[in-house]
Amino acid sequence: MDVAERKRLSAQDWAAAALDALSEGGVAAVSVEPIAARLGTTKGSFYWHFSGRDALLEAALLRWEETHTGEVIALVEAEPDMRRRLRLLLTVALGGDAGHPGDRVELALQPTAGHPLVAPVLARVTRRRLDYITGLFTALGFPAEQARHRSLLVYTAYLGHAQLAHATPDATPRGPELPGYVDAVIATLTSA
Amino acid sequence: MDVAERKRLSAQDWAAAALDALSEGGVAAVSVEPIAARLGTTKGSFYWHFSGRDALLEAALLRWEETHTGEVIALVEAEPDMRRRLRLLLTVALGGDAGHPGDRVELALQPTAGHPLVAPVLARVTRRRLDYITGLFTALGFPAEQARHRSLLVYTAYLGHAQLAHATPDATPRGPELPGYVDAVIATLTSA
DNA sequence: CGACCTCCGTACGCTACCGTATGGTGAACC
DNA sequence: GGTTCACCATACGGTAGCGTACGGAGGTCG
Repeated sequence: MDVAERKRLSAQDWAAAALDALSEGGVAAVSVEPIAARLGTTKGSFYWHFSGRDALLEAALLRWEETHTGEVIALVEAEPDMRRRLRLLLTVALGGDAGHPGDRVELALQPTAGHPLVAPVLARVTRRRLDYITGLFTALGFPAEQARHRSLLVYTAYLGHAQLAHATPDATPRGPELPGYVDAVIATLTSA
Repeated sequence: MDVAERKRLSAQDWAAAALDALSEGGVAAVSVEPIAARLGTTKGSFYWHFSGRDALLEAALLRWEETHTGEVIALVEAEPDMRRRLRLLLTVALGGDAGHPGDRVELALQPTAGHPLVAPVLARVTRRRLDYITGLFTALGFPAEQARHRSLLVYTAYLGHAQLAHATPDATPRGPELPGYVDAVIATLTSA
């Protein structure tokens, strides 16, 4: 455990712990006292750094948006060939929780998508990702509407895949089966 | 409101109300006292019909599985032509909450997919739907592995679409845009 | 009509969590 | 080495929900 670390905490430490809790138990799990216990401190610390529970939730959401959103995009940008870039993107995206732990946050946010603090963050992240994928298909030579349709299909498939991998992992291809599935998806999605 | 109805309640009434709450607020919303208030009664009634909160959650889950699972399958079975059947299925599935309100339950279940009461129900429903769609692609002439891959792609796209439609409705095609998108998806998915 | 059984209302204790108040501690700085 | 201030612990009151205890209302049947 983290017994040796007895240093003072910052607002960022609290936000990080809140994001952990969020990814595991959803918005409801962003609760002050349990997180304080997990950090080995008390509420006294928390109410010094934050005004209240909502401020903590907001900080966790912003941290997620800033940290985990551009992560995958930056990774695949390193690949110059467009077709290989799409393949890399799908491999990472469909690879499951191991390859991209931030996915869990997205799922955890779902039931409270209408929450006034959650909704705008979710909308921004979605828009950014969809735009990026649409650009990918456009670069592959598809006309605008085709690109929008196919990017929507990929992105929804990604979302559903994450959901399925979390709920019933047996139903999703893993390990040695994954490349074959990714190939099949790419073949289907890039067919004229 | 339902002021006129002052009859006695059954366990089924409680289960139905619990399912409503579940679809709106997730597992956490299946709470005795708020539901009692919504039913215009008190906990005294509840603890007569059920042993506790878990029993209510279980009843709501079973009710969902039994009522809403075979609904869409039965609907599309009425269409004999396989290609049109797939089109009907996608139109209903991607049509949003209006066409298939039971979808919301699936989303609401997601963050607690690991819950001992939730997991088995979710697994059964998933298996049943995937098997059905796989059969559809097999009937369309695709070999076994192709059918499995494409059914998985459709089903994950459906799940993600429901998620997206709920979280950021602006990002999904609705109304007059829907048929065009469905056509595009079908064209992509049934291309050799 | 009266005994009984089913179903429900009310009151109670318990736990978890939020937010506030207030005193304490340690490091930095003079 | 004392003072100050950022940071934390503790104690408190308040609310929401779970589960229990028990009494009361209304049908039902002898």
